[in-house]
Amino acid sequence: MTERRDLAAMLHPLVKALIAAEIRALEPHGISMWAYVVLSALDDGPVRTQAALAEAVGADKTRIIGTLDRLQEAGLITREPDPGDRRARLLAITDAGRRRRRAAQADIQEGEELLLATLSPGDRAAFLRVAETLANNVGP
Amino acid sequence: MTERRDLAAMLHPLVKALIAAEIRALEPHGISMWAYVVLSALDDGPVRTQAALAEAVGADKTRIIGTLDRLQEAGLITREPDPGDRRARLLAITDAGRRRRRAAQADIQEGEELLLATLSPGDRAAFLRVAETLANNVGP
DNA sequence: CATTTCGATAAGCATGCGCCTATCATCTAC
DNA sequence: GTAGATGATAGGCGCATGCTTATCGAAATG
Repeated sequence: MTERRDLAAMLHPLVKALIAAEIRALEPHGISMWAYVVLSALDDGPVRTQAALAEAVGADKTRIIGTLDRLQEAGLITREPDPGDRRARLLAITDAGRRRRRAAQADIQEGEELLLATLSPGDRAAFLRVAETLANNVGP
Repeated sequence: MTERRDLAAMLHPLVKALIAAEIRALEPHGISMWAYVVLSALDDGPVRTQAALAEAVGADKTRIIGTLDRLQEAGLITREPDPGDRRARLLAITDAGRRRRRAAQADIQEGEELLLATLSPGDRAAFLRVAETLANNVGP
């Protein structure tokens, strides 16, 4: 009935190319993929535990420790013990971190625009809308 | 200006979920991801060298050897020395391979339809069309 | 208070992959 | 022919990742 290729077969190369471009765009800003993902997550609001952050960004909780160390050292995030429960660390982005994240995001989206520019305005809007919808459908 | 999340951030989780679902769908058919990708590539037409196949499926040429071994052993592909250049191996899918691939693809797409079913017909069509377009834009 | 639970951290192990090298057979060019 | 290029294959190295365990400080529970 359906005459089409598999979704994964179409989207996987696309995502690989997007990620490669993203890594290239991130390099001048001196932050890694994971660092950027963490900054983005914290830009949406602070997080009470590192486990929650790891869960939110889809990473192993033992994996992001080094990333947090480097971000903190660079002054892009703060990581203070929760006064209410001193086992937990309150994670928040700093103003410098926010600026860094916004600048990096601008470069990333600039690159993505080159791809999207080939689409008709209608297709472009529909694609972004659907991508957002589907991403939310599988995530939570 | 552009008020949206990064494309990669939206599509990556989606692709991960699609691939996980694909692996699950493939299991009853007794073939791996790479085997399915190889079968799909050969279903579109035979290939003269393994290096060309590896290139086509985006894999390392030393990585697919084991996959080809198993596919050949299972009778799903043929791998014969090219009479014209006996260094090269002519790769082709067998009828059994084609049946296996078609059956697996049907299961995979059935799962994908569950996701796409939440979309309006217009959005669904636009999304598939754009995904195909973008995949072709980054691939070659 | 003593036991148990929980969060962060470090360390170890297995996996899968990209990359690089070596080997062997074959083909091509001179 | 002889030298160099090409294809398949095997093996090893390094990296990133997921998963598991151990430790330690701090809470919570009884």
